[in-house]
Amino acid sequence: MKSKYDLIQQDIANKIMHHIYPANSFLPSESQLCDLYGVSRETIRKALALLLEQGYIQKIQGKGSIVLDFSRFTFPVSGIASFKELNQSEHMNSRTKLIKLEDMNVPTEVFQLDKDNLFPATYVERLRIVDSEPIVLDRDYLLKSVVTTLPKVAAEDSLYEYLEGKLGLDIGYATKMITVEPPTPHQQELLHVPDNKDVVIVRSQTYLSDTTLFQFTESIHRADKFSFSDFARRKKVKGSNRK
Amino acid sequence: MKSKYDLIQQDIANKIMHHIYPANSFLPSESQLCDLYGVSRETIRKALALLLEQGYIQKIQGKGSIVLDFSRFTFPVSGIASFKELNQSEHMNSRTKLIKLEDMNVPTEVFQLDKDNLFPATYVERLRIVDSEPIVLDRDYLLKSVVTTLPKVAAEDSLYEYLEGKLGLDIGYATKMITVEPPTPHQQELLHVPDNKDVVIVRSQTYLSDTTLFQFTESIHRADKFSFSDFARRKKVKGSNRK
DNA sequence: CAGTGGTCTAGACCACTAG
DNA sequence: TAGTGGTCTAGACCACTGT
Repeated sequence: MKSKYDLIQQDIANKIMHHIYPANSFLPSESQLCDLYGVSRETIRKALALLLEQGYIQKIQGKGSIVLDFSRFTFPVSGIASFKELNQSEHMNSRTKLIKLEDMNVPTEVFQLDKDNLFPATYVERLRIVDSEPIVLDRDYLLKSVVTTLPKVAAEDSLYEYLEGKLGLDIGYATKMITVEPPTPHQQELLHVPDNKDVVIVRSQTYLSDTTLFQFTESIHRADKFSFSDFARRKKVKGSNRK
Repeated sequence: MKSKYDLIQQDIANKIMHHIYPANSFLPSESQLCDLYGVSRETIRKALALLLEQGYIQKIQGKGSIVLDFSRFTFPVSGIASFKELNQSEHMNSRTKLIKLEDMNVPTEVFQLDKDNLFPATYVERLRIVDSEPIVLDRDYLLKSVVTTLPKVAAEDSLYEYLEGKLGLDIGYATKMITVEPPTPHQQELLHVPDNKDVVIVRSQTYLSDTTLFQFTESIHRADKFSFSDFARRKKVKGSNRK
């Protein structure tokens, strides 16, 4: 059940990644692409809009669409992707160790929640190990209101695979906040953090496509192993256009 | 020179921010919005697509578009916005101190550049001070090939205001990478970083809309003052759809 | 079933770039 | 001037949600 513009977008993205459309060259014009794929222009434009957003191309009015040359290096740590998905696309030698799996309310202070409003949840604590080095400690709170039970095997494998695949949940969007803080003794030990060194904490709240809040997460990263890449387009600030 | 869907997007965003469309309520349906603004449905859909991308709304097929309630808290540190723009929208008591302004090649090691390919540039070093506390040290390299001269006043005020306003440059997009590293003695002193504490470094390369590379930047943040917020939508990983 | 959003079309007109 | 991308339309059909 894929739309035409989705398939076209994937096809062009593949051709860019395989250098069939080389970096710094122009894509065929929109009307040429219409003929190529046998679709109308607005459909082509939807595909190109996706490629633009993802940093594959840059459009220049009156000239054409240029292939940019870095989207394959700077893999998107922004966006919502699971650890397992990242691993597979980066073929790293990694594994996950389940530390804890129990019922617990979401801690109100950490996520700045109303103290009177409790969220019963399943708490999962997992250590991510790459090349025998502990890199990330993931602390997930899955709300009981959405996820009633969580099998141990699912927690050990991929949470998202279970949630999307087995439970059929449709994950929509998330808010994230990145800060740098001193680790707790527990975290310091698990991650082998040197004394007096801070850790990077990514806190997020994840929602389903129907806007139901269902997950709180704290990802504690060793600072020396942390890296976050992003591609951003300039947004004109409201009212600053004098044209 | 604004398009209809741009104006409609701004109008709806305003109504959301002023709670005329309250959080967790539905927007008028697309056909109602067509009548309201007197435009065709695809035009309305383009406006709604922008609101969706920016986290103002969530669309649910068969039901409607729900107003989300956090887009006004989590102001976008992602995206490309200048320090001055951020300040104005957050009304902070802040100022900028110009530390250095001189000609220099972009340092090849720091930005992982080819050693034989030199980029002559204007180097600007500025300290950002909020409530008399040094928060960020910005190190900008503006390529001579694009920006031939940089007046001292422009460096002291807003770089982007000068580049976009005075020079008429059209800034397109940027790549960013966030890491955590030990500060240099110079940085430690300027930012009042305690001994053995790391700093957060945001390195970026900025391009014009015509894909010309024109700026390298290092932003050195005091770790205890650093915070990065983001809104992200779930991207299905290629090939993982079994529907 | 009626109402919603999701996809797609064929064609129009405009703005910009280049020879 | 021809070719490019940017905007917009009116209408069609589909998929999904609720009653």
